[in-house]
This record gives sequence, C-alpha cells and structure tokens, in this order.
Amino acid sequence: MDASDNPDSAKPPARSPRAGYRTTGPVTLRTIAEQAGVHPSTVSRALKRSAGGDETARRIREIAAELGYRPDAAAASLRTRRSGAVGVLVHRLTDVVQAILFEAIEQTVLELGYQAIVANTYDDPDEQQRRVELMLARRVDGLILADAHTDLTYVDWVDSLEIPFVLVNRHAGDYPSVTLDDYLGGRLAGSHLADLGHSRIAVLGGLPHSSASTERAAGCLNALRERGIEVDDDAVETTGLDASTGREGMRRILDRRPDITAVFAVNDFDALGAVIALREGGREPGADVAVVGFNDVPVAEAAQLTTVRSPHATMGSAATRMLMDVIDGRHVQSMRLSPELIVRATSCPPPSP
Amino acid sequence: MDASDNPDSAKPPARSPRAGYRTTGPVTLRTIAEQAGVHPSTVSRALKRSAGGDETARRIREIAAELGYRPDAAAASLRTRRSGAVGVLVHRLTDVVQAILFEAIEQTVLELGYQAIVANTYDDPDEQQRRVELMLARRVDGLILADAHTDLTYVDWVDSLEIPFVLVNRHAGDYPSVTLDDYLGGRLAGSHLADLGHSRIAVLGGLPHSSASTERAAGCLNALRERGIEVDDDAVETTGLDASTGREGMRRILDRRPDITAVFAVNDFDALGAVIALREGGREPGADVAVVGFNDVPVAEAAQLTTVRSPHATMGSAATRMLMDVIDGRHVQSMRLSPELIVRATSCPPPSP
DNA sequence: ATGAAAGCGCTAACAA
DNA sequence: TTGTTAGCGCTTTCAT
Repeated sequence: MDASDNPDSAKPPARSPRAGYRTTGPVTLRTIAEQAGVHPSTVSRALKRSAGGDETARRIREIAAELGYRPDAAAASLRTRRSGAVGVLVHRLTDVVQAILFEAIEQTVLELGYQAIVANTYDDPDEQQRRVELMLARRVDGLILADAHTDLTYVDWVDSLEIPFVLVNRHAGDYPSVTLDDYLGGRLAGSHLADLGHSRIAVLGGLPHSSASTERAAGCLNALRERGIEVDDDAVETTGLDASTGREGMRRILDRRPDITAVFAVNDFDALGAVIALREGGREPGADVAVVGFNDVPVAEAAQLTTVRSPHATMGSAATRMLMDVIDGRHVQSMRLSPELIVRATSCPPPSP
Repeated sequence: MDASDNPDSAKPPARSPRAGYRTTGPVTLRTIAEQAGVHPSTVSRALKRSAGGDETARRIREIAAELGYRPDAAAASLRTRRSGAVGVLVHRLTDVVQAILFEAIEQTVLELGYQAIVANTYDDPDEQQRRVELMLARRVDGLILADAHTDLTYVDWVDSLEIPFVLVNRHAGDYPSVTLDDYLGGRLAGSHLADLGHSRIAVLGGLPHSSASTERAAGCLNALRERGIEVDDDAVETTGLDASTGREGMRRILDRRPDITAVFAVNDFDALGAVIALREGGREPGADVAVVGFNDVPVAEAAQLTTVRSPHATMGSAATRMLMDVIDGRHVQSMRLSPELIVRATSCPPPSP
C-alpha cells in the first residue's frame, strides 16, 4: 500500500518509447496498416466487424490489439456526422432521483454502443441554454431532458434546434416523454391518508415549474376533495428537493396549523425533513402524525417512510430506447409508468381525541 | 400547458430551410466565409478572440451569430489534438458525496473553458478499465479519478497510459491527489466520543478498498486507543454507502454488543441507518446512544447528526486546478484538506448506570 | 475482398 | 491582418 514498491509512481506523465511493435506517437489506422502491409481502409473495414472475417482481418485485429490501438472518436465523428454520444440534462445530480435516472440512462446507452454526457442545469434557463449549446458543439446524436419546465420556452427552443430529443421524469407540451403517472401517484397518497381517517392534512408541494411536483400535489388534493376533504391554503407549502426545505416548510405549517394529523410531501427528502420537524415539535411520525413521501429513494426504506414508488431506472432506460427510436426516425409515443403505494411505519390513523 | 397552441411540437425532427442567410445544411466556417467574402481561416481567427478586433472581425462574428454557427468540437479536436474535455470517474453518482464532487468539478472545468464527462464505475475494476478506455477514445485531455482503490492495479494502469490525471477523494500510491485528511477526521470523531465519556464504542467502517473509509476508521480507533479505550472486533462492521447497510451493520453489532453507548460511522448514510436501527432497538440517538457520522451531507443537518465535515466542493475545484497544472506540465503537490467536527444533537454522554 | 482517393470542419504553418 | 495550403484520423465511395 506504500509507494516504495512502486518507484515510478511519482514521475510526471511523459512520452517514452514502449515495448513491442510500437515505436513512437499515437497508434492510428495507418500505423496498423504499415505493420500489416495493407491499406488503411482495409484496416478500417477489418476492425469494424469485431469478429469473424478471413485470415487478413484476423491478423489486422491482432496487430491492433498488440499496439493498443484506440480509435479516434473525433475523427470518426467528423467523417460520419455521428458522435455516438447522447446528452443528458438534469436538474442536478445531487438530487438522488436524477442520479438514479442518469445511472439507468448511462447503462442503457452503453449497451447500445453510445456514450452519455450529463450536464447539471440547476433548473436555470440560462444554464439550460448554455449546456444544450455545448452539447450541440459536441455534436451529440440526441438529447434526453430530465429538467423540462412546464413553461414551454425551453423545450420549444430545443425543438427548434432540430436535434432528436425526448423528455424524462417531467413532461411538457406534447413532446415525447417517459414519465410517471404523477397525478395518479398523488391520488394514491391522498386516498391512503383519507382511508386512514385523516381530514386535516398538510401538503409539501415541491417545485412549481416541475410537472412531477404539481401533478402529485394536484392528484392528492383532488382525491381528498372527492372524499369531501378540503386542504386549506395555509396547510400547503412549496419546497425544494432536500430535507432542509421540507423541515422548514413543515415548521411553518405547524406554526399556523398545529391541528394537522397527516402530511403528504411530493418527494421523500421533503418528507424526511417533515419527519424531523415533527419530532422537534414533539410529535412522533407514525404514531401522532402520518407522513407520506414520494419516489421511494433508497433512504426511505431505512427510515420506514410510507411513500409512492416511482420506477426511476425503468424510466431512464425506456427514455433511452425512445430517443433511439426518434434518432432512427421511428414513430414514438409518450409513456406514463404506474406508481405504487408502499405502506411503511410512518402511516398511522389520526390520534383519537 | 396543453399543446394545442403549439401545433408543430409533435412533428418529427426534419431538415428544413430556415430564415435569414441560411439556405441549407449545417453552418460551417466556409458558410460564414462565403457570406462575409473572406477566407475560412480568417473566420476562424476572428471567432477565436470573441471580443475586440477590427471591423471585419466584428462583421464576421455578427454573421456567425445570425446563422447560428456552432463550432464542430470534433473537427477542432482532430486538428488540435486537444478535446477540451476532461473525464471524471466516480464510484457512483447516487452517492451524494460523489455527486457534490462532480458538481464542483463540472463548474470549475466550465469556468476554465473545458467540458466534463462523467462515468460511473461502481468500484468495479472491469468497469473502471472499460470507462477509461472510452474516455481515451474521446481523447479527453485529462482524467480525474474519484474511485481509486488502495490496491494500485487500477491507478498504475492509468499511469501507464500516459494521460494526465489526478486523484480526488481517495488517494493511492503517491499519485497527485486532493483528499481530506481522513485520518485526522477519524481522530476528531474518536476524541469527541472519548471526551463525552464513552468507552464502549461501535464502528461502521465503510468500504475496505477506499482510503477514505479505512483511514477514518483507523483515525478513530487510534485516538481511542491513546486514551486507553479499545474497540473490540465484534463492535466493528464494514458497510456500504447507503442507509440500509448502516442499519444492518448496526443491528448485527447490537445483537452481539447490546452494551455499546456510542457509534462512529465513516459516512453519514451509514450513520443515518444506525440511527434507525437504534430507534428500532428502543434507544434514542442523542439521549441513550451517541452517533457520529462523516461528510456532513445535506440531510445531516436536518437529521441533527453530529458529523465530521469534509469540504467536498473545495476538493473538487482544487482537483480540477491540479489537473490543469498536470496538463500544462507544471509541478504539482498533493493536498490534504482539513476536516471539521460539527457537533449536533446526536452527541450525548453515555447514560448514567 | 482490397486499394486509391476524396473529404468531413477545423487550425496552424507559411507566404504575401 | 489576410490568404494559401496542408493535414489531423477516419470512413466511404469507386474502381480494381
């Protein structure tokens, strides 16, 4: 583990001759062609189909491997007009939901022989534009936007660029998208709380520009209304995506409405923040107050949080395949996946008076 | 929000003539040169220095903007042998620490006129190699590895590639790195628990191949030993990076050692998992049992978790600058940043017998 | 099946 | 300052 057995480790990177065939400089098709005594174009063809072929092809591939040949993506891209890369724009990767989405997208994209390039836009329109421009400069073959706003300025602009793209996680307009049925998810949460017998319910509503947030809240509110339960405006707060905003929002609601017996947060981190604020206020979630979150992020199970599960990995890979269809000019149709209610220990009936 | 006011939104991407100068096909330097009546190389030069210049340069930039010119990064890269991209390899982005690091790296890299490309390797050697190879195919100008293993196979191999690289978050061998002084951080945690009066302490030790995990645990153990406090092997568990592994590890320790009065976890999510396991075991963290985590991730404050703060954003941007130094052939020296103990509500003395 | 030749868009000599 | 020329490494006609 000490570096003393590795005396070269501190040396700065420097060009130096290597063993084997290699003499100097980078290995290109021409290098291989010279070694093999054939034309570069023959090497190109032999390397294209990675298996099979005749005697010559096999020899060429052997030499290429021996020399440590690495195809130059830039050169290929320049020639073919395809970069083999797709751009992914997310709100921000410190939001674990976006990170899960990206991991799924990356994996699917790799399976299909592409590479994924991700950019954080922080939901800021200037940053969205800047990052899309950079993606275009890299000549990505398509774009997956996880950061669409319900306001169409952004997505309409991307559409005008005439680059293939799909939306994921949030929908906007009727551009092709893969999303959860967030409205239904909100309904599941609202119905669950109503079934438990609650009637004084608080809502932590998330980001106003995100279809995911607004539809979850709307679904919950409508499901409650159908049961004759009204959620007053002073029991609703908009929040961000982390526990601190959820905690603060919950505190404000508790100040105004100490009588509430249940909370629905449109994402799990806000729900965890609410759990903390409730404990600070002397109430035990799952005993005195019911809490329902949304997403079923990894920490939710450990926290025993009732939540609405969203199949983020499935969404990511479905969006990737949909993008490939758009790239290939096939017809695509937006998908809405189904949410699932996961009941855990933070569910409880209202305390008996 | 409905698409009826946006009848074009559903149409598949298709080449179509646009307004203004543009006639057909993509806009290249030649297109602009023809419009301006100059040679393409003149356009290239005029566009390079984005401000100032004479009359001609100004006119050229105007035309470029009007035509919506987007430089082709692949073509420039092919010519200059520099891609303007740096590769970032992380354990996985769903680990919020890695996501924070990447956000900082991305931002710094953008300020310096580069673009960042990130890859999840899941700490798997095969994946590490595969993703580095893909980075090389993209001809990245340098690599930032956040997923180094203490076993040197991986980093030695990267070194043999003769591409500039630095390590961040974990160090290995004596390759240039920006890390926290994890050992000292562990000592802070251990000393804190000893100061509170604890002597029966459990440790959740993280990933064995990560210098960050092992040194944090070692620092804690050594600080305790110096005070005459031994941590028995049956009070130690290795864990992953999320709350569920922390919860399980804590449960196993509680089964064997119900007498422990304090826990140190080498990362906050394991600590949160421990908090949950303790509550399930009928003990209140911060009252019956002290819990100390590590990293000070965003949720830690909301959870009132005592922890050791690591300046991840600073680490990310320092590593980026260090990489630039390596790329430019300047001498660099590894950095170790200082941890800071953040005392919150999960700190408490042992219960009086 | 292989070779020859051209060219993707850009930049960096060099020349004027 | 501007134009000329050449070429980065690759793919893809076309001809053999």
